Amino acid sequence: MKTSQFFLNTLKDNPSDADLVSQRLMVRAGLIHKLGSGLFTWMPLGFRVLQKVEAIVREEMNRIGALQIVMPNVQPAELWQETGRWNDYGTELLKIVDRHERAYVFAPTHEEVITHIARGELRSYKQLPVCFYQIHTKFRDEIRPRFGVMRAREFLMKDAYSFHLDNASLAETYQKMYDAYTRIFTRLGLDFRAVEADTGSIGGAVSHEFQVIADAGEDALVFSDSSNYGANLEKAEALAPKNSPSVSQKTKELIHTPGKRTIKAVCEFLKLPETQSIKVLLVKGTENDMVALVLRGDHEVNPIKAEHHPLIAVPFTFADEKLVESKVGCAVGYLGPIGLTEKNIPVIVDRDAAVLTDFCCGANQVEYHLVNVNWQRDCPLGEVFDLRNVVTGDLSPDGNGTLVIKRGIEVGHIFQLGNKYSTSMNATVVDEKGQPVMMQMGCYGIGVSRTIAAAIEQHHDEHGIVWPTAMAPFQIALVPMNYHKSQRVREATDTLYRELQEAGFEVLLDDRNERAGVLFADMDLIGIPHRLVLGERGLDNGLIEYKARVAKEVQEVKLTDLMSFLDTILRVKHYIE
RNA sequence: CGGGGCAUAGCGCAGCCUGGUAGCGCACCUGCUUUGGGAGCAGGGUGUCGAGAGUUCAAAUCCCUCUGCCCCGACCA
Repeated sequence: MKTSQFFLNTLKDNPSDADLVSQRLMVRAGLIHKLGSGLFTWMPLGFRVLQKVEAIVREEMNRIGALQIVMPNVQPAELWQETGRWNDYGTELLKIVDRHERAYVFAPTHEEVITHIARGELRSYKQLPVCFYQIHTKFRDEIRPRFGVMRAREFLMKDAYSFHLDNASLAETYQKMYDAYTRIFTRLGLDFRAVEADTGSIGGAVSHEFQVIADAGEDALVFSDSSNYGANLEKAEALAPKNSPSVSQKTKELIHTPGKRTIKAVCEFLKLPETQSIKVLLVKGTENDMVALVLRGDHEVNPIKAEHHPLIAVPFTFADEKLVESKVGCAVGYLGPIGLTEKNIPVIVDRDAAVLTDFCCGANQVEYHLVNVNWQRDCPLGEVFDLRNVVTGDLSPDGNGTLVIKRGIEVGHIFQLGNKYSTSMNATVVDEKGQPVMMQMGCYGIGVSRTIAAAIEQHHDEHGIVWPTAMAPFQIALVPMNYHKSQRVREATDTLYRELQEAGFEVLLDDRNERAGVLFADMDLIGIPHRLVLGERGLDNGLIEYKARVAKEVQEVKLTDLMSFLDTILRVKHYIE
């Protein structure tokens, strides 16, 4: 490809509305063009990158036997009413009406349609397991689209759905997907980790997220510093404390703490470490109007974990403050665990709060706190449950090492769905005995467009994008000096351009009549991994200049050795199982 | 949805307070010079000042309504 025949539209200025490096660079390099909030056109250069990622995803899906299809994005409302998601999905679901006033959705995901297909097309256990996938746009009416294609409303996704007779088969395909995802992100050249994830409202037992490690990531990830343990913050556990409270030698004491409503203020006032305090959160319950959650003062509640407790209402919601005051008799800020059970407020205690001795807490009395409080002696313990977010330095739940927290960008997510959709949509096959069996399902997504933004977050420098080889829109930038003035250079360049193309390299010849600086700057900005510069000086000596985008220094290569040189550094590295 | 802000050339912005010729930088087009890291000179404006209604002799500017976009927060697979 020659730049004169391509559409290279680079900008010097940063777009005013870009918050992330990747977003700025994608606009400046001319990869994308914004149409509206969360809506983007992929311009020719960006589309080439998109196709690179798609091709790798497709290869790896095909390798594990998944079958590509394309499903409609406009889907009848009836299917969504059948699973209940017409109402449950919330405002992210874009509903549309056609000229006959019939209701449709613009699909944010395709479980309904694929399950509809499966119940119609799959009849016998002999057809199972089977896995379909598509690479297609989705629309989610995000409350706040941001970060360019990272959190867009319309975006490109690979979604796969598998169908099984039993859970063992589902687990087998799930593992194949896990391995395929690992190969995909490895081939793409990304620094990523698979972490355990909460399955949330989608249900099912097992789920992993594939996360690209980047400071700009929206997700907090937890890893052990000395084992393979990894989970997102919602899911991550710490090792439960093994000790139990020691026997107290101190007497409980009521202390006047005027205006001290926060843990920080109370502990400073009492000259106690926050680790020696507890806090009480009152939240809405399922059976009671409120439930008390007790955590150590320095810890933070994890709403997702709390929602797993049957007494705690979903979604996690704090109890109304007025109700708290009328029922407990004091304002939030002076709450403590003593006497709550008697007021018909169940008490659920985090594991780390349950092992404290001589702690301080609110007295359930305005402007008073208690010190040297002890479980059992002063207050029944209540149920012990894991309620908190882990923090850096906690012990890894597998007993190996301590936990560290990093940021990540979620680029893939795999679920063992089980029979949630097959049940609500009655998708069965007959087994060996001719009996109908509800199919088990898995679903597996990759955010294709988001992956590209994630790659840039991870691979850029002050000059622009530094594409991992597998994603680059072109492999080689051929930059001639004085192409339009020097016939020698032009002829040598054109010859080399042909040879490179014939050798199978994707080469971008920058034949624009611009100054060298412009050519260099643009080739750096758009991140082509390898650059060849041909000028009269070099031709005199039979040399060409090579520079890797990642390298600081250039090197001279003999023109006669060029092909074998390129062959060595550019040899396509096929992933080896 | 709550709070805040913005909307003027393809992009980034000034002009608005105090009403009176539509501006700047980049980009773009023409010519000359230049040519190994975002060149210089000269010329060129490609605009429904987001939309509608209003005040006024006169509105980018003042008033009202609407729309779009951005930021913070809450929401969410």
